[in-house]
Amino acid sequence: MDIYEKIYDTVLRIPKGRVASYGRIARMVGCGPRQVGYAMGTIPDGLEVPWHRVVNSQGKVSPRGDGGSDNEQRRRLLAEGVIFNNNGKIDFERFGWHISELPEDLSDWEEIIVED
DNA sequence: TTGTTGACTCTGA
DNA sequence: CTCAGAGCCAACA
Repeated sequence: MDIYEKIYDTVLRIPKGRVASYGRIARMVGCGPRQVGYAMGTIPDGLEVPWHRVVNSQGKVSPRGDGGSDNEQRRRLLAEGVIFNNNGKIDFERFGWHISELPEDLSDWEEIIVED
């Protein structure tokens, strides 16, 4: 299983209405944060990955400079009930993905355990 | 094989 | 809070 499959697999498990940082995903799958960002930008056709639930460590949507995929991300999060504060940041205390919410149907999750 | 390139992060000012 | 600078590491040219 290559690193990107792991990344997509992990992002797939972020519950609706919650977010996780690139760094958090990176630690779970064992790669650098930038690979997670790269992975989000190159999702294969046919794979439904909730990429919008991944934000940077500050709780903000990372600027992309490509027109509007970052606005699209904010739009999708809002639609799921995620709130942005006055600084355009998401409060991880309220919307951060906590590992305890993992679904039951996980196989091979031991590999990716974590909690800080 | 080497050099660049980021949807990143941490630390310090 | 914002802004650099250094570190990061797989993909790509």
